Amino acid sequence: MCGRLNQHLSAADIKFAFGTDDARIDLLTPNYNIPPSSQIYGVVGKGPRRIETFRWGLVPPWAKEPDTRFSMHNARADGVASKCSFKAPFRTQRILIPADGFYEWHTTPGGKQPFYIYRRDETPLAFAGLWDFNELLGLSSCAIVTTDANEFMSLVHHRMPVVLEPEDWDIWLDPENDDVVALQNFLKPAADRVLSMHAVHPMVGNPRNKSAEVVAPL
DNA sequence: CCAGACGTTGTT
DNA sequence: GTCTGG
DNA sequence: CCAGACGTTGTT
DNA sequence: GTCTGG
Repeated sequence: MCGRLNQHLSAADIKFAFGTDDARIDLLTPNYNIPPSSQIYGVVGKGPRRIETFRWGLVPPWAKEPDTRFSMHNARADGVASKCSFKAPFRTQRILIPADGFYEWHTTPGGKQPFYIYRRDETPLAFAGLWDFNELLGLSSCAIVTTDANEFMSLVHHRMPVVLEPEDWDIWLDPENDDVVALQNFLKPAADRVLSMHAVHPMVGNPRNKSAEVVAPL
């Protein structure tokens, strides 16, 4: 994980689910099939929370070009406190990335079967993320934190994104909070009952296919 | 000290 | 095989 | 993440 | 900018 998202929800949906203090009109086109390097919505700040847009794939401040070599769409939970590219963002630039769901490809000797994964309670997911800003490029970008799969997810994959529950959101988003030891304790696999999944058509593999058909159960 | 990397995924 | 584009 | 390209020249 | 490797 986690390399493909359904972030179809609107700015108004995000405002409803995350209590963002932001009534701006939609900045992005709803899309059921979003690959890395796309612009996506993120939620930042604490009282008030705000909606911002970010390139999915963190480009650090020292990168001199819009170069994909230094574009990281995932950040391992066990490395956020120590890795060069993540250490500073983990201390002061944490973000929630709202999503309707995400995709995993279950690889077997016979081939790959994509699955669509979403919350069982059908509320939006809130991924733990990190963001940074590159002044030279004028680019805000973000990464999704990953961890080991829980038992449920391990049916299809051995990694999963970190999903935060509403009671954790303020602590995660508080830019004043620099207790990295406590913060790292949030970066655990979700409880097994939180998520649900179903197989979907392989057409989701092509990110040009971005209509609702890609989430339809097979 | 300077030079060079800076990341994850999956697969073998 | 590996990189780029979506 | 997967899909698809992977290249240059000259001509319109 | 900051960390790791030499």
